[in-house]
Amino acid sequence: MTFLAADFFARAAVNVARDLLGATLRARGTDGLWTAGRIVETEAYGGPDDPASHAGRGRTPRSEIMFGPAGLAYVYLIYGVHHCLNFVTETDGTAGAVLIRALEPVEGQMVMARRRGLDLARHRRRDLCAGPGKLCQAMGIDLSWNGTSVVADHESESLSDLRLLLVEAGSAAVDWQSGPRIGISRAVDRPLRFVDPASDCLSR
DNA sequence: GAATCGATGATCT
DNA sequence: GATCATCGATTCA
Repeated sequence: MTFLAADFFARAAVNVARDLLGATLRARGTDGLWTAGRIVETEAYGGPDDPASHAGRGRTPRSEIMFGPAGLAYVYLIYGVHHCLNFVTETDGTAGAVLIRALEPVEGQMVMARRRGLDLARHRRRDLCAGPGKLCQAMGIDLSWNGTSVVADHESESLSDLRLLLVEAGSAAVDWQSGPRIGISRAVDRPLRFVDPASDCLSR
């Protein structure tokens, strides 16, 4: 089992977004419970050259983390209700991030269903993580996860903080497709959304 | 199945 | 005070 390291994330967001398809995201929530899912949908966001990005108007208190070291989790709240999980990309000083939009659940589906308030007997597996807000709720990720590293030396981390985020490399290359990003009003024409078209767990 | 619409809060102007 | 990288409930079919 190979976990993705800092050099994987320290590249252009477009490439990281594409290569993340097929990788497996694992999270241990503050309740100590593990969930995992295969990444099937991502979006790339850039720096000041990308008006749809939170870093599109330069450094602000919120976007500052996007200019920081690669491999950090950037979590924010959207529409006052939903959390979105991103991974910081690019090198220190250059802004970039990849939004994780959808997962195929592979572990802890009962935990996911409970966190989502769903009954697995009545709902489909794709209802668990098919959307950025849904996957955060299913994995127990909220604003307090902002700044958590996915590439840290987890051996040496404090046991007092249970939260843990890992990305396991995919076993095979994914036959991906790209298209326009979802839910944005600027730079709508850029094909920076990446999906695994073979998955039945995509958003929308 | 598709279309519509309201909720709700952090962030920035 | 406006914006927003969303979701679920509701409605119509």
